[in-house]
Amino acid sequence: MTGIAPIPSYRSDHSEHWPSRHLLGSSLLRSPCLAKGEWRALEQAVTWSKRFDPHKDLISEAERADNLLIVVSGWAYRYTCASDGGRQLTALLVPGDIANLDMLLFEQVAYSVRTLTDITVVALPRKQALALVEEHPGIARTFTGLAMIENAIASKWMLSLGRRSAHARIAHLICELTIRLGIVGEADVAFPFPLRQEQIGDLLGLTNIHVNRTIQQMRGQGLIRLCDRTLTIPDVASLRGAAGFDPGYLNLHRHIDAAARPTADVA
Amino acid sequence: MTGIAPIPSYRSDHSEHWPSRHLLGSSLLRSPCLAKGEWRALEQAVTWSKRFDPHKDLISEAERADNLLIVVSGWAYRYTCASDGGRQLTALLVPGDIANLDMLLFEQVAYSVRTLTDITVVALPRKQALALVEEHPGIARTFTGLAMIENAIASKWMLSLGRRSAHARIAHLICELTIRLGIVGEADVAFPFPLRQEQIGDLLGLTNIHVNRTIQQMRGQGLIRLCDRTLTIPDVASLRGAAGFDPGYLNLHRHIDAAARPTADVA
DNA sequence: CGAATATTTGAGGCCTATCAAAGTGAGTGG
DNA sequence: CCACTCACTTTGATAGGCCTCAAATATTCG
Repeated sequence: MTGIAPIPSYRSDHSEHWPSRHLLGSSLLRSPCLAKGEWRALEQAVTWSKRFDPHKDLISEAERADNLLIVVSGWAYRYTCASDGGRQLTALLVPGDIANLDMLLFEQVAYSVRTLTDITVVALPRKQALALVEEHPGIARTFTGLAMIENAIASKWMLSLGRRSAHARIAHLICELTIRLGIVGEADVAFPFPLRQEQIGDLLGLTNIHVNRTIQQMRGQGLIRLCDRTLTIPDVASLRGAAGFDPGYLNLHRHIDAAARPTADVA
Repeated sequence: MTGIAPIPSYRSDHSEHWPSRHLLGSSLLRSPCLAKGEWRALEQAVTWSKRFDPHKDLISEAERADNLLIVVSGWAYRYTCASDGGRQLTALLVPGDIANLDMLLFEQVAYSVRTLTDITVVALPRKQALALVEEHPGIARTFTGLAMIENAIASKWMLSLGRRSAHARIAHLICELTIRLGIVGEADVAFPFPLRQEQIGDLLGLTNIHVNRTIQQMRGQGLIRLCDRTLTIPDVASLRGAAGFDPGYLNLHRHIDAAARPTADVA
């Protein structure tokens, strides 16, 4: 327990951006290859649903867990630490993401997962998940697809970390999030943004101090506004320009023959 | 065609490090979940095997391809470019890797793949691959596992790009490669190393000039020697120390119940 | 051998890190 | 209700790692 109080704006009363769902919410696994019956099978395999405080480790490095953890509402992140103490976020987890997908096949993971906001998470026992994967091709394909999308996102992060300026890194991160959170609109888009500047730094390979200075500049340029944990984008197009952002890589609507999957048991 | 001739030391006469195989070589898919019958099914689904020159694009961004390309011998890499022209390698492909695994499920990819050495590649049509995945759980699990291992490697790359010094980045890259190539030994390990300094830079988020200076320093410290496209590691332990390297993340022998998979049709 | 490609060297400068400290805001307890 | 604390944000000054530009040397290959 870090003892840090939850951030009010991420409680369930702000449902417009990530509506809390009872169990497996509708957009939870955004995969188009899930037949309705498969989706129900998934839902029934879940053993528990739990709330966690912000800034609390859900999974610690080298820990063995027997559950896949699916984020239903709230944010979390994966991170790893270098031997000199430096920290790097390797994934941002928003509703619908699986915190430890690779625990489906591997005994240990080389990262930790920490909550960012008040969050509710659902547990899918590994054994059940393996059984589901064996029995339902759509579920198998969904998990595989999730791993591949994670890869695509990681590739773009690598491009940011390796070759983009602090400005472009921040801009790109924000653009990515608008897509992943399903935020639409061209002007004055606003949404809750729980990341601290230090966490942004650990995500983008910068120091919190430099993040601060860069954000101030971007504010001055009218690219973003960020106060009270709310991020607003006055002009999406110019932010994308600053980021060199093209949403294609997220493969949102590009699943191969999504419609060709057997959807026999549509409820 | 870049017109650059193949590097002699990567021809088949140097089989001690990546023995060229006829079709799908033994270590091709190193997955322990492949039953022998499944492995044979994979092999039979392959349509062609082809040689390519070094420095040639196998896959171009936004190109649609209908084949998964499996590396049998030689090296290649995935890369993406930023809008300002900067380039970032996002994966290094060695024998056994699949160049475009995500084309199994997605129509387009957001990267290009370029050969690094003389290379031979095998093609697995997407349709066949999807059929195999549907029919053979072990193949499905193998592909999923490959995606997850790619993720684990990408996570470590992010840590390098974001938080490690040029020294540690180079050291870590080399340590990773020794494991992935199956190179063993503690002292005076040597193996062919086709990466140019500029490519190392594009991989590690550095300029070729800085890579050069750093490598010279590391040479001076006795950490590595690199000449004639051959890399030798005088002392593996101290290189790992400089890198903060722990091989665990590659999940080499950690597959869940590898033995529990149905191996009924063992030839 | 000559053209093209890599590696190496040098000088100068910018981006970002580091160190230090003040300002801000929310929650706590008296 | 107000001091108090803790965490986060902001500001300043300094420095260092890495980049940029430029050119010489070495290597590869036709």
